[in-house]
Amino acid sequence: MIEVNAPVTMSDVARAAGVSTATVSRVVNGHYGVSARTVAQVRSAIEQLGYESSLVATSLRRSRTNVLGLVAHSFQSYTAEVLKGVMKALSRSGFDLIIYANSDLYGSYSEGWEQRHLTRLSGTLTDGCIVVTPWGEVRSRTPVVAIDPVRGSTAPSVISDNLAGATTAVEHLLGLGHRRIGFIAGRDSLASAWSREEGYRAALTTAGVPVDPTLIGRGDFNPESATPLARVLLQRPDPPSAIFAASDGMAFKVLEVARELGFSVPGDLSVVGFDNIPESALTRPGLTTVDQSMYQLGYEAARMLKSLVTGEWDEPGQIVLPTSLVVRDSTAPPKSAPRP
Amino acid sequence: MIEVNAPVTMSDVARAAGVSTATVSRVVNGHYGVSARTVAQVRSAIEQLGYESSLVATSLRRSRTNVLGLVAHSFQSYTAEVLKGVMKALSRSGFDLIIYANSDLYGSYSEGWEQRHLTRLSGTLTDGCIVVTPWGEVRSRTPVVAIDPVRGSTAPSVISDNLAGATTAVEHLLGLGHRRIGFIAGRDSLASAWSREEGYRAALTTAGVPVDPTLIGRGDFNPESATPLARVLLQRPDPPSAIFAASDGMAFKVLEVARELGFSVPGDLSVVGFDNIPESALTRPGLTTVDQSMYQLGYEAARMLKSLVTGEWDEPGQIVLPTSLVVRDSTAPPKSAPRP
DNA sequence: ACTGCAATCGTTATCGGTTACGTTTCCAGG
DNA sequence: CCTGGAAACGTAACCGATAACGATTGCAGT
Repeated sequence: MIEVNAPVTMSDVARAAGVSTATVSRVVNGHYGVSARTVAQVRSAIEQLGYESSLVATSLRRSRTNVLGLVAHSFQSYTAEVLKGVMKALSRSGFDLIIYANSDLYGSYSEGWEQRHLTRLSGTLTDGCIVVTPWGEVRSRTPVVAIDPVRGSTAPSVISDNLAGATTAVEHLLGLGHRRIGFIAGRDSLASAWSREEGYRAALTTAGVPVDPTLIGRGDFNPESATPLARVLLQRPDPPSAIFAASDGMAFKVLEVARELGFSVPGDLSVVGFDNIPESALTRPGLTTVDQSMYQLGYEAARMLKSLVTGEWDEPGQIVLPTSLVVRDSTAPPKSAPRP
Repeated sequence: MIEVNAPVTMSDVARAAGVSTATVSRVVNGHYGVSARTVAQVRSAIEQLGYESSLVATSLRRSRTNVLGLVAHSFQSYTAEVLKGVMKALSRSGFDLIIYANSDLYGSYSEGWEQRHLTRLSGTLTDGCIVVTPWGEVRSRTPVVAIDPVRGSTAPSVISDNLAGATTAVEHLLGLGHRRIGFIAGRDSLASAWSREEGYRAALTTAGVPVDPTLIGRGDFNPESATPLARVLLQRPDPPSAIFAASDGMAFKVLEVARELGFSVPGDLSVVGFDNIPESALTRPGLTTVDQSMYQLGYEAARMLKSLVTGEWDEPGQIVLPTSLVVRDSTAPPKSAPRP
């Protein structure tokens, strides 16, 4: 009814109800020490003015806000899937979620983004945070759970069984008869990248295939980083018959380069990815990849964070989730299979 | 080096640099009136202590924060796609993004969620907000852009051409020979739901097929809402030969019910959805649906909000994006096609 | 009537920054 | 030497809310 364009604050309510802001605060927070009559008056004033407490002001003064935070570098399919899991875990838990994402994706600003965002939020706004694929260790006043933490981190985290996943992927290629298998690695500060490379090496070694360092390209999980690496691998006089990329995004770039250079997939080249993002099933050919449930990663991370915040912490500090191979159309026996 | 676990505040920096907090603030914000020597001292203190300004405290005092907000009710594929577009539009724009999502998905709390979230954020935290599929009109101190606004809203918004999309979808079914076409509507407070129903009616009328009200089920875009409606339609003695659902999520539930009741799709029943969420291509059979670029919706909404915030507003208040029909495997001619 | 204890409510310090305003310093010009 | 004014910096009010604390009131017990 009333022309309200300015935000209505607690003192507006107090004035309207004829009480002090302290009383309004008590009513809002359901604290003890307010008569029923006053409560009714304040409630009615709140209703009438359409008052809603300012998250900012509240969090500045209070220690607990019942809001959890999530910081992510960019916002691609991976993060989106994680988010769904996080929201599921938080559903009806009393915790709201704030996601902070910065817009300056690349460039110098990015260095240390997670610490920057974390400090901004965890100053007061959130009771705890989830950090997705950080670049380094972070410190924070409030609990932090990392999804896909940095290598060697002992902080609470959730991660997929990358070693097993990568091993299975390469074993699949070996089983098809491939012997020259290229690898495009991820950002090596991440534990996941490290494990995936380990899996690659382990599978080869177990099969008695020597690891050829020149078949390993060093990417950073960013799709774009894979393009020049794939080009180098495929323009060799003796290109590999298969390439295992440490992420689906990079695998797609391998497919792109292969198409460019006239390789047919899976005829001339088999490609395996890692992640199983939704797009992997849509491309032609469908991408053979290692499924890690990003949804589950988010779900578990949120559960862990919740229990850290409420202090009912009783699980191991690091949760490892299983992976599984999804065979689609991008892999096949090599043309010159040793033993068909 | 130093054991810092407590958050480092501006006064910590001030103490370390031997100046007042006012001076630190001036240095941080690059204001005039600080000698080069002092600037250097403060900078060094900031560096050493790892100080990062608190978003909360800053926003409380300041009007401009360079942070845009997005509030969404739940967090499914639709929202995730929108988010990717938003992030793209904001990339390197100087604006960061805060997403606020509440965890109480259903129940009485939900009523008016968008206003609640908006007030909490827009109090001070954000310079403007995007609201995804609101339940009602919202008021805010700062600019608001709605994605898929409520019916009759004249506020800035971005929406798909739902009328054309729905019309095309039903024309597709008519073209296959279907005459008894069921419809499962969306939440009717939304402009999109309204237009999709209009498209359904218009296509039928144009083709000279009378609209049978008993073939229309009233859902709310929530997948679960479609289950009982589909059951009713398909358990009739004279079930429709095709069902057009106003969202993919609801269409999936139709497929589920159809399977339950022994209908083969598309043999006994054709199904068309709306949205073209990523999952639609993955299901068996692939879902024929109307593609609306949720990515584009997000992208345009963010662009619009940016220009509203910076005051360079010069575009129409409502942006309408095109839709297109994606034919997959869930539609076919009816068994008893009038004229094959 | 006086004391003691709850219940109720207002006052005020505080959170971490920003900024209007006042004060000090310093140097140029008269 | 004195004055004026700008530059540099500190002081304190303020943003909106919370909570420790103090003040007031009502009422039972003596």
